[in-house]
Parts: sequence; structure tokens; C-alpha cells
Amino acid sequence: MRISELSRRTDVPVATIKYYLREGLLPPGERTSATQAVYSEAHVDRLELIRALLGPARLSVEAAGRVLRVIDDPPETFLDVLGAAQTATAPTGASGTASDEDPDLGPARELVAELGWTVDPGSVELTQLASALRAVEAGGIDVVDGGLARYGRTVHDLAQAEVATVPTDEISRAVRQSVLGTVLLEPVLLSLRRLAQQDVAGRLFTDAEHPDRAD
Amino acid sequence: MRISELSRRTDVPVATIKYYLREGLLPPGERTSATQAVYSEAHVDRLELIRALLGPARLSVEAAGRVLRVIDDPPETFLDVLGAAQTATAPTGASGTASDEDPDLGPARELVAELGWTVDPGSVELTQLASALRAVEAGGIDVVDGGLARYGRTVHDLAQAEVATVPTDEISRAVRQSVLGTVLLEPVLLSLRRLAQQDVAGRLFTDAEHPDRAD
DNA sequence: CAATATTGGATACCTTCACTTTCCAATATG
DNA sequence: CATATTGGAAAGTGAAGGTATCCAATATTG
Repeated sequence: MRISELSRRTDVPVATIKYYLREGLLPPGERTSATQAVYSEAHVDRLELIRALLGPARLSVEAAGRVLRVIDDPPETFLDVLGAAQTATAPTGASGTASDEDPDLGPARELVAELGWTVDPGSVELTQLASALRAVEAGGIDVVDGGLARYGRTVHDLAQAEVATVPTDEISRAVRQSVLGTVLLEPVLLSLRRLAQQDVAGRLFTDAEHPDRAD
Repeated sequence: MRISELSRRTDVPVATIKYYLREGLLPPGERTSATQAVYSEAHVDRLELIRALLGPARLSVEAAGRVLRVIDDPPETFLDVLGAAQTATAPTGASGTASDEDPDLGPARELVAELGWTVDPGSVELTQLASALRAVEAGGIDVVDGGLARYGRTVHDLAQAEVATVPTDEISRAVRQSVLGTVLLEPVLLSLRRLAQQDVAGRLFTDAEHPDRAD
């Protein structure tokens, strides 16, 4: 198919497709002449993936590019798979909006230690956790006794369920599952959490206090 | 204190403070003359909260405004607390980046039904879940048998732990905990998840396949 | 085969967001 | 009194993510 059909099929404007081509997110079509190229089903899939990354997963174009590059060109060993997945999907630089330079890693390290986890002590994620904890503190929120550790243990269950889905036979599939799982399940997780909150809160108020209302 | 000291205390540029004042995120200081106002400790706290919302929690200025307004002006009943929290913190409109109009709510509804949750059938969260699920599909990721339901059940535990921290005595505190918990714990959750993945993956490869490396 | 439509590619432009800068006149402060 | 600071308004900035415009080289159609 040609670009206009690719556009129709995916509902992405031609100009935008050209933009993604320029940015290297979408591989070029197969040239048939100086002014023509044909695109395949693979391009349709790729484009849908790109939109998934830029939309729900909220990645920047740059981060999406990193993700796609890792998938296209997987690391050598299984040991590197998760690392590659995480560095590829780590939030762009230190920016975004108002954030700060170097949060105190102490609380984050302590929490991880309390949970007994083995993590890369220099990973971005630890810094993220640190500034997230600082934000919680700034909000003056209760996280009740041992709450964060409990939180952590539950999250560990999630991680286990996820890592279990990573195929161990072929590295390219492992990378794909790992990388895309890392980013694409984030919005699933967040929306499920909110829906679960609705359920929990609903039970609380309909069961106990107001047995008259359900909505 | 005056604006310059507020700026020094919080590490936020004066111009930015003025901007937040203009946007209504930060309440004005107490005027002492036509060209002077004094700011209190409350302003320091508020400013830190604002930065927490704009930074780690990744809210837009507009969304942060909504959040702060709910806190300042809480709903009447406990029944409305979570709803207020969720609508205040729902991602801005349908925008952000490339997203689509109306995903098929079917799969999302089915999942929620399978989990036996009672949720608002018209809530934004359901739409979010739907498009998140579509994104997962676009990525062609495995979510293995009953995986999503298991995922959901685990997330429900989290939600329970969170909702349990909401005080039931005073509504203003309930709202604050609820609203801020919703947004400020998101980055905690996401970074913990990634750290947990590191731990799980690490155990997998050091215990089973390569008992020689620990890194 | 001539007339019209499409394409790849380059370049310029646009919009939103979150700030920053610049000005100014009215005070504070030394 | 001289200098510094402030609140407030308004314009400017830089990054991000696209869009729009052109153009010459084909394709397609009648």
C-alpha cells in the first residue's frame, strides 16, 4: 500500500506519518521509484504500536524511539533485557516539568532494604522513588505504619506476575514483552487502581454507613 | 515573609511564584500596601505541594489547580470524596498526545465484571482502562491466562490499603488524603513496580541460570 | 499521451505548555 | 533622598508534537 492508504488504515494523518518517518520511529517503506514507496502490514502494526506508546503509555517521541530501537535491535543476553527495557523507558532526562536535581536517596534505599529487594543502587528508578517519596511528604499524606512496605510487597506480586510472562526461549521476544510490558501495562495498572478504589470505597459506604445507597 | 524570601525558602523563582499566583494555584499573600504582601508558612507548604503535583505527580498546571481547589473546598459528603478526587485528577480532557476518541469499552467492562467490582459505568477510568487495554493489544503483548484478573486482584489489595488510610472523622482531611493519595502515590507505585521487577528478574537469573553473577 | 493526482522530501509554520522577561509605578529601606 | 523591591500586566521564550506548504518526479486516468 502507499502512504495515503497507510494513513487511512491507521487513522494517522499523512503529515504525521512523514513526521514519524523523519524521527525514525517508523521504518521507511520499500522504494519503487523516486517518488513512491510501498508500505506493508508490518507498517500498520508498527504505527499502531507507535500510537499506543505516544498515547496511553504517555511516552515522548524520543522515548518511544528508544523503546522501538531496543525492540528492533535487542541486547545480547537475557541479563541485559530488563535493564535495556528500563533505561529505554525511563522518563526523559530530569525534565518534564518542575522537578529537582537530586532528592535524598536515603528513604528510598531504606524502603528497598526493608523489603529485602536487590536492585541496581544507581538506577534511575531509585531516584524516581526518592522524589516520589519526597512528594508524598510534601503532601503531608499518611502512609500508615509499615504501609509503604506492605505496598511494596503487593507490588512485588505484580512484578512477579509480569516477569513470569516473559518468554525465556527467544531473546527478541523476551525483549519485546519486557519493554512493552514495562510501558504499556503502566496505564493498565493506574486505571485498574482507580477502579479498584471505586470498588473499595463503594463497599465501605454502602455496607457500613449508608446501606440505602449503592451508586 | 515577602515574595523574595518565599522564593528563597522554596527554591522557586519569583517569576514562577507570580505565575502560580496568577493561575490561582497559590493563594495571594496578605496585602500590607499597594506594592507589598506577606506570605506565611502555609504558603511555603502550599508551594511545595504545588511542586510535588507538577513534578513527580506529572500533573498539568490546570489539573493541579483542580486538585487544589477540591482540597480547599471539599465536597459535602463522604460519598462524594473519592469521586471528587478522581474527577479532579483525571488526565486533562482527551488530549495529552496522540490518543483516540472512543475506545471500545467492552473489554474493560468485562474485566471489571470478571473481578466482581462495582464501579461507576460512566467513569473516565473505565475509558482509560479501555484505551490502555487497546494499547496492550496493539503491542501484541501476552497477558497470559487470567493474568489480567490476577493483576486486578492484586491491585485491589493496594486500593484497600490506600483507602484504609483515609480518615473517617473529618471530611476535609479525608478529601486531602484521598485526593493527594490518588495522585502522589502514582509515581511511588510506578517506581516501586520497576524496582520490584529488578529484584524479581535478578533472582531469576542469579538463582537459576547464572549462579555466578549477582550485580 | 496529455491532464490530473499522488508521492517523498525539505522547510516553514502552528499550538500548547510552563515558564521567563520586561516594564512600570508604588512603596520600602538604608 | 537614593536605591532596591514589589505586585501586576503583558509580551517573549523554548521545547514538544505536529501541520501546512512547496516542489519536482512520477502514477493514473481518460
